[in-house]
Amino acid sequence: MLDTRTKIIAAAVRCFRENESDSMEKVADEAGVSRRTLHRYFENRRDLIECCKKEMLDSCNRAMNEAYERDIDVVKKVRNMLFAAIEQGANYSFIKRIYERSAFSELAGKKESESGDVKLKWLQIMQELQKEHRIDRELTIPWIFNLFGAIIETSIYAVESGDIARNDSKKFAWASFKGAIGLKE
Amino acid sequence: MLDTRTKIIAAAVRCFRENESDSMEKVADEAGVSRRTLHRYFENRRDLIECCKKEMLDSCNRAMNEAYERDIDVVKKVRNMLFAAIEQGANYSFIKRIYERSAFSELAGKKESESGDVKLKWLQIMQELQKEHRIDRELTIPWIFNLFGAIIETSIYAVESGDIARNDSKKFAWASFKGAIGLKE
DNA sequence: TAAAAATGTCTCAATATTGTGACATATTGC
DNA sequence: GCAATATGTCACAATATTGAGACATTTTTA
Repeated sequence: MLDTRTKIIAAAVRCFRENESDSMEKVADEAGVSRRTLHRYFENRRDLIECCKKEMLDSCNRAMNEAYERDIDVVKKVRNMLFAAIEQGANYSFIKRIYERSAFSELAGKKESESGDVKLKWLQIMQELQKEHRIDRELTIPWIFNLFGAIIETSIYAVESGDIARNDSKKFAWASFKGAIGLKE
Repeated sequence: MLDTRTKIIAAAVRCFRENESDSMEKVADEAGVSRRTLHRYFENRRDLIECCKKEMLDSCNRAMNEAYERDIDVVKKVRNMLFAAIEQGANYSFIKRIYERSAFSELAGKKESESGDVKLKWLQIMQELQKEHRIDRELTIPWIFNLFGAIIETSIYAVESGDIARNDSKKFAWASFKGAIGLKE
C-alpha cells in the first residue's frame, strides 16, 4: 500500500488546486483516509499546505532539472523542461497557483534559493537566445516566463478536460511556445 | 455614489477570483459595506456567485461583441476580441475560472445560449482561417481556444503583478497568439 | 423639511469546521 | 501468533461562518 502521508499530500494537491478552501474532511475523503488519520500526520491546514508546497516544489524541480541535463542543445533543454513540467500535471498546477500572485521579481529570488536553480537556468537560456536574436526581440523575459507557465497549464488542463489527447498535448504546447516567442531553431 | 449592488458584485468578483471561499464578511469589507447590507441584496453565497457570474458574462460578452463588430477583416476581429477580453481584466478572469473545469464541448453549447454567440463567432473565424491554411495545420481548434484564454489571462495577470506595462501587455499578447498559432496575415 | 428608503450596529441562533481524546480494530514485522 | 504500529470510530469542545431580527442613523426624494 502507498505511504499514507504521500497519499494525503497527493489528495490535498488535487483538492487545493481546484479550491484552496476545501475542508480537511474533503481532503481526507479524497485520500481514502479518516479525518482523524489526516490530523495524525498534519497538525493543521497550514501545516498540510506547507508540506504540499514543499513536496510539489521538490518534485517539479527534480523533474525539470533532469530534463535540463538530458541534452546539451539549449533549445532542447527548454523543450525538455516544458515536457517535464507538463508531465508533472497536478503538481505543477499546484505550485504555479501558489506562486501565482507573486510578481516575477519576487519569484526570481525565492525560487532560486528555495527550489534549486531551475528557474535561473531557464532564465539564462532565454537571455542567451535573446542575445543571439533567436527569439522575438520585442518580447520581454518576464512576459515569456509567464507565457511558458500559461502554456504548460493549458496543456495539463487540455488533457484533463478531455479536449486533447495526451500525446498531442505536449506537441501542441511546444509548437505554440516556439511560435509565440518566434524561436528560430 | 455607485450603486451598492454593483459595488458588492465588483468586490465579490475581486475576492472570489483569488479565493472562491472568501467569507461574506471579507466581500462586504472589500465593498465597503456592512455584512447586513450585503445580505439584504443577496440571499446567500450561492445567490451572490450566481449574480456575479451573470453580470461578468454579460459584460465580457458585450465588450467582445462590440470588438467583433468594429472591423470587417477577420484577423482584426480576433485581435479586437483579444484586446477587449484583456481590458475586461478581473471580469474575464472570473468567468474563465468559473468555466475552467468544463470541457470545451460542454462550454460550446453553454456559452452560445447563455451569453450570446461570441464564442460561436470566434469559432467560425478560426475554422475559416484553418480552412484557408492561414494557421498552423497541426493545432486543433479546442487547443487554440484554450490557448486564447490562457494568453488573455497571462496578459491580465502580467499587468496586475507589475511585471509588464499596461501598454505592452496587449501588444505582447497579440504577438504571442499570432505566433503560437502560426497566423499568416 | 418631512417621509421614505437605504444602510449600519448589535444581537442571536443555527450550522459547519476544526483539532483532539479515548478506545476499538486492522495491519505489519518478527 | 504476538507485540508494535497504523488506522478507524465516536465523541467532544472550541471556533468560524452564516442568515436574519430589531432598531438607530444616514441618505434620497418628493
